[in-house]
Amino acid sequence: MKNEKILNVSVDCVVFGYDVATKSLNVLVIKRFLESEKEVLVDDYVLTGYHVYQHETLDDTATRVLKELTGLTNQYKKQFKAFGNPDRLTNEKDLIWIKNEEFNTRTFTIAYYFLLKTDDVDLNKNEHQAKWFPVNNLPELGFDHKKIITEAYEDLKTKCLSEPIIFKLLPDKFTINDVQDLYESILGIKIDNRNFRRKLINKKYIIALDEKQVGVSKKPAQLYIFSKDVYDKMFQKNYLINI
Amino acid sequence: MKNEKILNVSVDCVVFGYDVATKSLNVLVIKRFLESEKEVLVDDYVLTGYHVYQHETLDDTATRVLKELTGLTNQYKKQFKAFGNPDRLTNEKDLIWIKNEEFNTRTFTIAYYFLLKTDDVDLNKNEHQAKWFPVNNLPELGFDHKKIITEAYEDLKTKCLSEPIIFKLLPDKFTINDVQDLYESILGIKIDNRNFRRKLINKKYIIALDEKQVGVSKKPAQLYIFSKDVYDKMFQKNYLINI
DNA sequence: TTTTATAAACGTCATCTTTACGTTTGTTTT
DNA sequence: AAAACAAACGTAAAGATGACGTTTATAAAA
Repeated sequence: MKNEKILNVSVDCVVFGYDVATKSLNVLVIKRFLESEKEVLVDDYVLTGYHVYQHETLDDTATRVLKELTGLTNQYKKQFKAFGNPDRLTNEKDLIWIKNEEFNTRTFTIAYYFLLKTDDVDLNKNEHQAKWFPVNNLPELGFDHKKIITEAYEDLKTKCLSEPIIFKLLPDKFTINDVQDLYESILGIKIDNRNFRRKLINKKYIIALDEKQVGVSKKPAQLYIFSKDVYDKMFQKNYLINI
Repeated sequence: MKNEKILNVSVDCVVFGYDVATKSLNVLVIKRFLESEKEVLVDDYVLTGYHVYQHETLDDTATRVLKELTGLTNQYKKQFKAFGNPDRLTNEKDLIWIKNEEFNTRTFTIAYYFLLKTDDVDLNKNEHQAKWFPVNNLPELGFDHKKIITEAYEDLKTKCLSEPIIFKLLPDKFTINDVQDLYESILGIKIDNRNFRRKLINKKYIIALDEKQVGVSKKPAQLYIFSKDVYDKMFQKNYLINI
């Protein structure tokens, strides 16, 4: 950008976590936090993000941000959009949060989302006041972070229809109904269990284990795993034109 | 980015143009150009791009870049990925092209692609030495621009299967075979004409005109238009899980 | 021990979609 | 008038989907 403003490039992360027990798709956010001379201000929630370090790729930054927030590495991640409107940090409500030197700063953010299991995250292990919120019941969010989450969610909705990323949100061993519940959570729809079940069981990469649920008070369900190996081997792009 | 390097944020544009006559999907690139004190250097081709102005959104920058290159506005555009690897401009071959002050610069680019008709572009109207190349037969490209084009193309391949963006590449009036040819060009596959034809004709938003091809030396084909109105009206997200 | 409640799992039929071909039609050129 | 040929139409089998009924296995209650 050829002008007087200072540029700032950061990565913001939308962390989606699914809780198979409560069937709820959540987003991890932190309390907005500012130490001034006089006091510590805390109000809305925001996404976690950070500046891109000098020798880092954008992917590396996203990985670092997730690790610092959750302790996790090797989670599914996707860069889905860049945000950089000139006014994106200057809603009236946000002005107090902008440090003086930042008034003259143009901030771009490359947004990523992660897919993982809420159970894998220990919220006490980090210094942020991180908290899960259901994706359909988010708190007030600072800056343009509501919009960023909404766009991440839209991308997830589309992508889960054509790629087996759904399994990144589930434990290794799952039941057919777990998968159905998750699709219903993400897409906000009801699916016929008998048809869904038939469809999934017919996939060669959904493999039945010699194992059933334990500790349930009804007929225990068959457990399955998703085999990425089988999926990759049999995978051939199907060019189904569906417009 | 909290470090000494100067930051630079630009938008690069991959302009896809389809030529219905030759059935070829092309990319518009320009000669790489540098005026030094002694001489004018020209070698490889590169994508067009420019810095993001102070009061501009990223979308505005992309629109401006396209207009400056082609004179066109209101073309289909999509932001598909940000590129920002620390080494993305410093291949050995590229070093000569980096101005002195840029050695200490970290450059991010937000990449867009456009869909339009080659016929709509008058290449003589701009100062660049712009040239169309078939997407499967690109010239040597500077920086990481080959990679950027490849990723744009991948996105287009996926997206044309689930959204009617194909019609952005065709003239308003087209034949069924035009559409088939275009899908075959983009996807690099052969499609059965009889099945494809039936499928397309059954779509309510593909509307037959009272008009046929003229000036062809065989049976002239029926002309159709795509009705965005009908498409939007009847559109309801079909949640076909196709994993 | 038997019964009951209930989620899991299986089954069926009609309809729509896709795949793989063969056939006819309409226009221009010979 | 005939030939050439792309455009356009047709058909049957296989596969996928949608809608819905039935059976089964388990834990908890009686």
